[in-house]
Amino acid sequence: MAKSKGICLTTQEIEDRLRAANVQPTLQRISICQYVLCEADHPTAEEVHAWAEKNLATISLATVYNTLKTLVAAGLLREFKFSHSDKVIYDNNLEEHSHFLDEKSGRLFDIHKENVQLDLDLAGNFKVKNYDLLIKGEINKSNKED
Amino acid sequence: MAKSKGICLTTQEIEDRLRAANVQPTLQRISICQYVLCEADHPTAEEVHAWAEKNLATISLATVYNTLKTLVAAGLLREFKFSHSDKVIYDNNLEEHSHFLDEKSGRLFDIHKENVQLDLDLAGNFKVKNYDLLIKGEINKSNKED
DNA sequence: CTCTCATTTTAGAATTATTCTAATCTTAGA
DNA sequence: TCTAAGATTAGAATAATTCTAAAATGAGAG
Repeated sequence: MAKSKGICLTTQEIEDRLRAANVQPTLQRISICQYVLCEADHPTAEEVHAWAEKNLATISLATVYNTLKTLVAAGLLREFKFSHSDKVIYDNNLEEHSHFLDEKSGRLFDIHKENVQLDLDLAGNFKVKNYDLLIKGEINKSNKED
Repeated sequence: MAKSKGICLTTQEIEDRLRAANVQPTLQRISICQYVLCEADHPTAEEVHAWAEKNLATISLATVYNTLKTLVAAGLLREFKFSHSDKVIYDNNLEEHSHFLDEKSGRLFDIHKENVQLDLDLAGNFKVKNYDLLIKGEINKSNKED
């Protein structure tokens, strides 16, 4: 949904979003937002750091982690951890959704809530709040976005 | 299904299972099986190690990891990793199933395949093989097994 | 403007779960 | 009873992430 290439948010828009979320818009944070909110597709902290090193004179790994954590806490970004990898991945899709893992490429795809119907038949004392779903398989045709 | 308390398998039965799976039945492996195949409920490697230290004169952490890996490779045990924890958990339920996480206690419950109906409406090029599902919520009444 | 104090950033150390290494011990079978 | 393959071990190594404490930055008061 918020996934597209190129400039999906101007620097000004990012600053506004940060301020609206009570996050001081520093150079590092704005840059990282440019990547994680627009360009990136389910990046890991490592990938964010690699990108940031190319796009900023200097950035420390700690700042990358700090910033990602801040963005998640501010509700501007979500984090997921799946069983196929040890790394946390970040997702700018703030809606409730699931994921599809293409086991060939290792790539993740967002699966919209509307396309998933889950019916549970659990004992009455199980009160369900939400769920994490990772669908695994393969993608046949070329469905690339980048 | 294979979850019960006390002796669900005799030493002899464990030895037979190990041999049938082409796993040399050593003292350490038999002991660990006693725990992970019978007594334990979704243990972590750490918990297996703690139990093993109480029940064996000596056991190294490396052996615990080696043994768990061996059992998983032999198809006698399954391993899962969920987003709420950094640790791998082991499960003696070999059937296809999902899990419920009681967020109050942190405890996991197996959810049988029959109680989960998942309908996906994905584009034709998405070929689904299987899925990982963690249902999160709370358990109200006392539903303890131990 | 500029001073000050809270906030951010930073490099590197620490932590946690797990895997690796290489030496030693066991054991099944010739 | 020997031997070689396999198992166990202590401790080092790894990988992702978090912590620490010092240095840099920035927003607002005056």
